[in-house]
Amino acid sequence: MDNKISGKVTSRLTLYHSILCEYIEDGIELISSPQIASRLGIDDSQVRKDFGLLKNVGRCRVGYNVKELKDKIEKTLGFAHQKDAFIIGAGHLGLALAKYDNFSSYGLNIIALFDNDPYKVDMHINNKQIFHITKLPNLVHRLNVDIAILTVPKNQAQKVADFLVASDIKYIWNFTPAVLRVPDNIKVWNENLIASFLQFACKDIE
Amino acid sequence: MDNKISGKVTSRLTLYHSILCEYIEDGIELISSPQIASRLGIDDSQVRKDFGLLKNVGRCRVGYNVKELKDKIEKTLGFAHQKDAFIIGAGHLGLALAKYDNFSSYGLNIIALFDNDPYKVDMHINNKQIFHITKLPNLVHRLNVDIAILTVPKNQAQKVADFLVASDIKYIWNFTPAVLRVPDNIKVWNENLIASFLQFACKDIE
DNA sequence: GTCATTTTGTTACATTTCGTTATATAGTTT
DNA sequence: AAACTATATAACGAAATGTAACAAAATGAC
Repeated sequence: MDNKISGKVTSRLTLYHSILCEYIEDGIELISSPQIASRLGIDDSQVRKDFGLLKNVGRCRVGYNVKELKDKIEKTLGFAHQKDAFIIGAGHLGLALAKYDNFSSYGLNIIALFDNDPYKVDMHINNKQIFHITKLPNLVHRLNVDIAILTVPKNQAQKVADFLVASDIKYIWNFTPAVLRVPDNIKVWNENLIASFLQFACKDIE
Repeated sequence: MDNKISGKVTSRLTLYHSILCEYIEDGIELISSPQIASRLGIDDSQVRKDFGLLKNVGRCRVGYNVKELKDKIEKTLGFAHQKDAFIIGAGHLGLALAKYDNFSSYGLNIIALFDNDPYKVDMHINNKQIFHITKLPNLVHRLNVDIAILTVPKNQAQKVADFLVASDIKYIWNFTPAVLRVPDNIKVWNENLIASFLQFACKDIE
């Protein structure tokens, strides 16, 4: 990506996007920054500032064209640039992510799942096949996939990560609580649910 | 919470904690900031600075006592202060979270699950019962639970959230992509997987 | 046509946060 | 005692955050 957008802005952009989708469903064509701001409980000038990162699409005294704005957000966040990924671990979390249809509209294509449980192999979930983990290296190369979504139990995480690296996976979206050791050229993105909960809990509860 | 700790620090503290757990499993009693830093690929003085938020427990030229440090992190992040919660939606994601044993050791007790599917009612997952959603208001009051983890499909999210609010739930950990409308006195914490993926994708891929 | 109003787009600003660097201190080892 | 390693704290500059301010533009009222 050429333009570097911070995490907080990215997060807000997805929220704007979600609101825009609602407006489209309701057949509303225009939206203003104060409307969005009050919906999210934030400052309206912040909304406009965020939109400044896209392209100027608003019209004074009128607001923004909902569809146009939605397109700009999608383009900026790269929804169009589809990326293929495998889910490693067909437990509940893996299956939940596989069923999460939304991903594909945001640029993430789940191609298949992998597990070491022979009972699960060859099952299909949401039109995606579950393969035995031993099939991974072959499919990585044949389908040219370099993103893995890791949803195995914690105590297997490192072992599986090593296998992913050996299979030429380059990016790991890590849903396990394990702190993975990987070579420098492999990128790991930790989905830290515990930390997320603690922020939630510490900030707001008691 | 009296001490306000930023999200990034909280996140790092959980990573330190995870590493400390490894050391305990391996029976190692001492750890130094450079060790932790190199494990995570960050600066060692940052590690010490983070630890400064706890209490000074390190000994020069020796390092930190692993167990002591782990306790301090747990106390600071409030692991000891157990919080009870219900999971709303017994789909794959709800079940995955219910099976996620780690939560309880980090202060989050999942008490039960709720769903509107009669077929799922009365099943148990990880010793937690699935109740019909109509039982929620009663159980909220009887068990004094005010945290709900929302894992229902997006198109039901708002309707269910309204029901949670009417049932006296005060905190909602929202795993759906919906932007919820709730009264001011209700706290919502959005687990924005899409935004998380986009940060991952934008920063590192291509 | 004029004027008031609303909304955008941009700039400015004050605050906070971030991660590193630097420094002094303390404990271990040789 | 000297050298080394590790901690604790202060200082620093860079970056990011959210808010406020303001001019320009476009609409609608009169």
